Amino acid sequence: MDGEHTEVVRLLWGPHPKPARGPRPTLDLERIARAGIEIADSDGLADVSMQRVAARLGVTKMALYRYVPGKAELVALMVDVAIGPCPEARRGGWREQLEEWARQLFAVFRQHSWALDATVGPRVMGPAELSWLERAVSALDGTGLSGAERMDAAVLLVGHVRGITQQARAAGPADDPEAQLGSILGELMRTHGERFPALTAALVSAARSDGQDQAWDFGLQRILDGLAALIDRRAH
Amino acid sequence: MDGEHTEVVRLLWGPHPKPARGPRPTLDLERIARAGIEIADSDGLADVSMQRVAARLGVTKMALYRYVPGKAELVALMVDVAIGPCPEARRGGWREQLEEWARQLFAVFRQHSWALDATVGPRVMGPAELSWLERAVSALDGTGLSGAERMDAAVLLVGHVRGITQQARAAGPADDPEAQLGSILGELMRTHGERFPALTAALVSAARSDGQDQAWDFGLQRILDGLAALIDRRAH
DNA sequence: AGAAACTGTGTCCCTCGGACACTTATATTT
DNA sequence: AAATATAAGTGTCCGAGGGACACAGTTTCT
Repeated sequence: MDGEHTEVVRLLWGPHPKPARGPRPTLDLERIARAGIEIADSDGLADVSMQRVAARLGVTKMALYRYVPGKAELVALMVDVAIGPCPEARRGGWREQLEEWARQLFAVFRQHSWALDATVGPRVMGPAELSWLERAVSALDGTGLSGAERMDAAVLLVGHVRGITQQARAAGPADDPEAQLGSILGELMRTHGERFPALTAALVSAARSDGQDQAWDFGLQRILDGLAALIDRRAH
Repeated sequence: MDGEHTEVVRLLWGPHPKPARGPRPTLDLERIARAGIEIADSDGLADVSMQRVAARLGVTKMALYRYVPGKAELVALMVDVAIGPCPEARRGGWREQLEEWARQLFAVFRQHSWALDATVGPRVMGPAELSWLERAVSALDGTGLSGAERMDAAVLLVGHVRGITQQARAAGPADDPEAQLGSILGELMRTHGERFPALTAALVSAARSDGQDQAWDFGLQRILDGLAALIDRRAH
């Protein structure tokens, strides 16, 4: 019934029974994932082909299929390895903990922004990804929020991390200051501005702020404020 | 300098000079986009190939290239058509307006959840997409927020819409209640639960809420609360 | 030693996006 | 009315990518 999921679950969660007989493997999942991640980091997810990953490892394309059931599963593995396990929390209130957590997650996503492409759509989460969720939820223990609410809050923050990551990536690698979203959006505003008066006004007034960091902090603080309001209301 | 963008900009924003000579076209951009959208709606974006779109229109694959420079541009067009122009705002305070706006946007994304796949990564927004942004920003006019902040707020809400859309889609089309995210996540918890104590606890306590709608409202209200807090603080 | 299990390779096939030449239809020009 | 330029849809071809499969070489167990 969950037939197709079983393969990726096995790949991400194990077990990985190691063979008793036969030649010893020249590769392992870790190395394969890393190879894919390196390609994705430098050239984007679209450039990750079985060919290129194999070439980087000095093997043939088909050799990879001894380790990985297919490309989709390889990408899922890449994501979990790239995200990595969540670092331990420092002590502090829920707000400090969540804020630190969000910043750390944002840093990871910014470094591997291709992970966005690989995490749209239904999928199975790996252990690393779950460890991040775990820490966010546990940071909210004792706040009076229900289990569902703690989960929802974590999901809300993840959504913001993803949103800003996407924006940051759209703005380009920052070494190309003119060909950025701002300039192309500005171009459109110059041509069709009369159709978007509020947007035009907002963009003019926003022209000289460092967009990304600003947007990140703004959203993060609004979410945390919103959570604080709820928690306080409950605790009154 | 912006060489590659120019094609999709022309496609989305015009102008579309109509030819004076030659046979009259059997198709138009609207019909092509609709055909692609129908395929994507029913079978997902991955099943949208030039072949299938053309077949649905009763033409050859190559005929489409008379209207559209390439597949990427076709998808961009599909997105803008599928999203459609933002409906007019009803009267009300900024909060009511934004809430209505977010619900309307969510409805659109839920209906065309493949749009998520097509809107990761750098891209040029079309007129319809911009019209949504316009209304969100204009709803915040007169709140005392700066232009950048109004934009950031809109982006924050879009992020939440996208996040929940993704979750809703991961949970399946709701006619398959057992093979859902909940059950597969539950399966993992049953096997590796000891590694995720807070998550396990939260899931147990969340077991019998209707996840999606709950998560949607929760996040939306938190964001709006956070915005309200800021606006009030500024206005005091 | 032989069998069993496993690894990496080479070959093949399908699908997809796209280039290009070609035929046919329309509107302008002579 | 005839010639011509322009544009629409088709058919053919190519390269890249994912993956199936049979095969040869290697290691361990009996």
